[in-house]
Amino acid sequence: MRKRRSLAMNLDAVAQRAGVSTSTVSRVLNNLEIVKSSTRSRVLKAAEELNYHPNLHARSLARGKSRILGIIVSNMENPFFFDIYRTLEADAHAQALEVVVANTDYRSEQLLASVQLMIGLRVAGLAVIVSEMEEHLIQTVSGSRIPAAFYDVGTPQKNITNIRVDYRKGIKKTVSYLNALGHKRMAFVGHHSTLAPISERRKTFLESVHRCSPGAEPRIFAGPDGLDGGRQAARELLESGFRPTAILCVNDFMAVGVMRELREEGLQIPRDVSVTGFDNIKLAEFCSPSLTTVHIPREQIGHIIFDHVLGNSREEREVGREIVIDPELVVRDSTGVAAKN
Amino acid sequence: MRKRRSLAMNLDAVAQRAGVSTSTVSRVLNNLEIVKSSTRSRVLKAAEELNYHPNLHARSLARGKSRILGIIVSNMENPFFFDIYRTLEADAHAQALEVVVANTDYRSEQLLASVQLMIGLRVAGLAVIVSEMEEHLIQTVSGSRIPAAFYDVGTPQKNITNIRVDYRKGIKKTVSYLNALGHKRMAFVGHHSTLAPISERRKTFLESVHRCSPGAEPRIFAGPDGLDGGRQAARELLESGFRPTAILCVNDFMAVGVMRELREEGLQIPRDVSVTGFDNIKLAEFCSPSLTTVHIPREQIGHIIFDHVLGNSREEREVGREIVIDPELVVRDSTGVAAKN
DNA sequence: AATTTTTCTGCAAACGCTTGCAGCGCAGAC
DNA sequence: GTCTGCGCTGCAAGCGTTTGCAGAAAAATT
Repeated sequence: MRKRRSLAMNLDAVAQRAGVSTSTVSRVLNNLEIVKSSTRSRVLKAAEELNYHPNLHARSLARGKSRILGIIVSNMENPFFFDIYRTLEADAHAQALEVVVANTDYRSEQLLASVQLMIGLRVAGLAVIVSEMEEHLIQTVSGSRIPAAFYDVGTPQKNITNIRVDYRKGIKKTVSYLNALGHKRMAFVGHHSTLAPISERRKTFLESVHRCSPGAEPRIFAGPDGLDGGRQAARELLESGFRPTAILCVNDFMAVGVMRELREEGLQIPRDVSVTGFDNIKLAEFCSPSLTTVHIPREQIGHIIFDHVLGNSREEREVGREIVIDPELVVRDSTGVAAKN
Repeated sequence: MRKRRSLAMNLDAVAQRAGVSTSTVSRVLNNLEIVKSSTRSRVLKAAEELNYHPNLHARSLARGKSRILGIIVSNMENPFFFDIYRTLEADAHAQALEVVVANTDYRSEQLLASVQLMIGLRVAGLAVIVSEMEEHLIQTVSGSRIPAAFYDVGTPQKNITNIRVDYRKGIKKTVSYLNALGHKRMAFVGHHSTLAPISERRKTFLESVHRCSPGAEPRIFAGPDGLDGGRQAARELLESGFRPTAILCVNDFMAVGVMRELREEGLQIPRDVSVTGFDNIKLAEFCSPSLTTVHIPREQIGHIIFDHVLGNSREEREVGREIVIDPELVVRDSTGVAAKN
């Protein structure tokens, strides 16, 4: 690979056309104010005419770091993740940072690939919003020295902030609300990744039901995260013969799928069966009937993550803490007093 | 900046630890099979121990190109865009390509920034799925020589393939279907960006209505793309006093918002008013009532885009064509015979 | 054993940019 | 006229890879 005279557009081409050195062009393009304004405009003109676009890889390499915020989520299709992403993106753009998102689809090998990608990109900061993560991978991120924030997984480290939502509290509120309405036979619909032994929502559900009505026999069902998954879980539930008066869903997205299937089977909500979700996504308000759910402040979470990872004031960017968020119950039309039968 | 002995992890560190040169390390990491297997494992061990991750910027720079597929969409929140993105991502990952997405939010300055980003990243291919694009920007992409595919905007160029959906046909099918059910007073709900003079769906709507029922007075309403936007447009529609028997929406996402508002106002669907969408997103099947809509084969579109931009067989990757897709009407429960009043 | 062939490895240039430092030209001070 | 200071600009090293080429080591051939 000797003397390959590049035909690609680069600083040199612009420099030649403007009759200056590459250093000067670089300074102009980076808005360094030390360039004489006549030179400056000559350079800008040349760049314009050549339709020049700086090579960001070269730039990152030279600078030793990139101006990119990395985001890893489990399922962008679920509005819960999208909302956090949206907030992060807005915050990032406000500081002229670019954003790279990766979707793991709940697959751990994809999570691994995504983490490698982010480290390889030498992102300026990393937000990881996934359901589960192996300790090994957490250590990899930790060892990369990239300021990071994890949502709901792992524990704080020197360069990692941890954000958790107090799911216990959310589930407890829901169960005791339903209990007050007379519900005894309840079911929980989760998605596969919440079936792992450590799943907090599921565990808390069982505990809460046991405490509220010792005689009850709560049941658990699951499908993949999504509208279809909810529907599928509901079908299994119905086919099992179990007839709960209330169904708690792990999130709103699946709850919409659950409601669809119940409706299909001629069950009225909430007359025959009450349904609750979790997250309070926009859709919860727009489906029919509108969904009783637990609000998780996704915007707030997004802002917190951003500030802790890339915030510009020193005290904001105190990576390495744990932050817990309290959820609130939002009552709408999908829940009512328990059917009597 | 003289002799800054880098403390960052790089090929050199791995090379030293393994007692080989950087070239060898590079070859091992790129799976070049010419390395002796004993050396190979020494290198892998060293890399592992040092928790080494190759710097992708340096790699792209050295290779002269990146293995990244760039995707630009108007609104990732709208499942229509997400579905195309998902397909593209899957195809890309299948070929070990990474994906970078950018969301323009229908803002043209954001579109500009996104295009610059993609060019700056020297992406291997670019998919642009946005509603509108200035000729100038199209030329910029064209001039970048990056193989690209545009959905529904611009015309084919040497390095740009164009994919269009025959919206006229879709709208016509819808209007004549509604007409057959006796609907005369119809409204169209669009989003702001479809209000541009060239908006095909809106124009075809007007034409079709005029042809089917010359005496009718079709009306147009709009809000931002999204659930809220649909709802807002429906509110304006109702407040205007206009009482259509059918409402055609520019897409399913907005239709769900429209239905929500109609329900709120005590109108029954489809008894009092019929509603149709466009796209046939998953949600159309899950909302209540399920939505009559026009199916756009998003997966197919995703695959076509990918193949034309980065497909590996020569004949697949024939950039620079125009491809037109035919949509189908899907009848569900949100439409019925026109109310008599 | 000498020679040829085949493997494998290392050298060093190149990718396109940033940036510390040195230097140039010119205005004002002496 | 010489010197100082200042405002701009250019030189060249360095960022972490890849890769053509050449050379060393090992294997095969004679």
